[in-house]
Amino acid sequence: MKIDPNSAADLSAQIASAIRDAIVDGDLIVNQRLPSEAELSEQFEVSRPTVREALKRLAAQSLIRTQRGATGGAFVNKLSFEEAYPQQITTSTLLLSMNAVSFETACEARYALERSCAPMSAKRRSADHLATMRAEIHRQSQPGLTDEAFCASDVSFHRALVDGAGNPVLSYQLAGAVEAMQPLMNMITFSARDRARIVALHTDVADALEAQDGDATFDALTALETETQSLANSVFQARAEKVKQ
Amino acid sequence: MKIDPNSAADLSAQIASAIRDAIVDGDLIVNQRLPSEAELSEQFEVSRPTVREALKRLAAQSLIRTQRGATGGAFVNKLSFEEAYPQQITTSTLLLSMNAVSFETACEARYALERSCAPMSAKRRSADHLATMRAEIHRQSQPGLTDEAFCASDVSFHRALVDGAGNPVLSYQLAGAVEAMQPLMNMITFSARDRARIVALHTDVADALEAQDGDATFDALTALETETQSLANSVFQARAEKVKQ
DNA sequence: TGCGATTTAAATGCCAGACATTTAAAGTTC
DNA sequence: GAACTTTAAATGTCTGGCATTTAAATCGCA
Repeated sequence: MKIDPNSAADLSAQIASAIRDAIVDGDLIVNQRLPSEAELSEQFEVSRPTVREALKRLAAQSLIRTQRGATGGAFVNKLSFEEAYPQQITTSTLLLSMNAVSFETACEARYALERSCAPMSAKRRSADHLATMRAEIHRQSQPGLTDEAFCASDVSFHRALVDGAGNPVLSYQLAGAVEAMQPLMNMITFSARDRARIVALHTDVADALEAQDGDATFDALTALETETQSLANSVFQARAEKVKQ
Repeated sequence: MKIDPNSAADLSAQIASAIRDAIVDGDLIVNQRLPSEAELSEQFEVSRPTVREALKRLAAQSLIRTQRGATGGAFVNKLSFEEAYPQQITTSTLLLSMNAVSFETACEARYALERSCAPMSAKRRSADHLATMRAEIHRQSQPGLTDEAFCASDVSFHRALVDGAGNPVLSYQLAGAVEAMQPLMNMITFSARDRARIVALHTDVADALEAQDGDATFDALTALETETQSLANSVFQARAEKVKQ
């Protein structure tokens, strides 16, 4: 592993990149200990702070973990789905907010992805997943609920649907799409009538899953998407009218 | 923004976390300049190297960028889809390899997600997307192609399909699922007959998209999944037999 | 001999201070 | 007024050191 001291890039970025490549290529395997910071600084011919900056970059991506003490050091981290979730969600959320992605686009993506879980979730959902969904539906029908709490419950409902498919890869990929919608949904105020409609559609989804009917689940999700989009449209339109006056 | 010097976590991790929260919450907006490293070290009451380690963590997540020089400093970065892609792919790839996700699970997720693009891609795919897919199909029929090049072309084909849906959120979310499959696909050797079958199925997909027929696209993808799974099964089974002997 | 307490050493975490380099703006000269 | 020079502010890097954590080695004692 060598680096180019004359490159435009920071030394710490180059070192991080070299080690990252080694991990991705399998040259460094899970739980393997990296050389100590002192040894790395000798190998790369840089100072220890520079090595440390590189290691912090890798730690920020959960590629390594560090332990202090006699047998301590930096170890290649076994990246778990649990660890990757929050990162995925943060990134997705920022992508939506910083790139001014429209509600329509985000919503379309979200429901398209969720529909892809429908057949599997209908087949495999456990009683637990179903119970979670019913519980969230019940919470959503409580009158005193704030809009934020309503949206949070909505996210939990949909996460249960996705997890019901029993495919960790799907759950991971969809986490971003589902959770990142929450800030967008929070921009909407839900009237009692709106909530009632959504609760009814959620019930349709849960019923279809309970009956293990993939096609019905698919259709119920489509109906839910249509409702969500038209709800958002009317809210945004009303807001636009108000600005004109 | 305050940190707790007695916490178990590293100071640099705490500082990074505080700044990250400020960005996610919108307290720091895109292109806003953070205080200089010297100022940050005063604010947080730590040394400059510690602040720098924190900033490198954030840079590793593309949340900030730094500029040298007189008007330089650290700026909140506008996270773009282009920047987020490679990270998403690296993470997905490592998740699959480190968690020993089965070919079956990854393949199922990938095709479920791709099918979710089918209706939109059929409606909206540009001539460019279609041309890319045809070109990749042509490459895949070349006799001298290595297995790796065949798989790489496969990835390009599927990416064109996904991008054809014209929804950046979908493209981003699916990038991981599609690209991360490549190392798994690379474990398979494709006979001439296997390749011919895959090329035929790819052609079915392209034809369906050309006809803007969402349902046919959906079905062609399902057929492709079935073929891929059975191909993988026979390869892995043959390999297992060989070990026994 | 065996077990508990102590010491030791290796590693990361953190700091102070300094110098190098880059870059834009301010100043200077013609 | 335009081209050149100077300046200052900021990040990038290095040296050296001390603090803290932790496991292993050592020692003392029964």
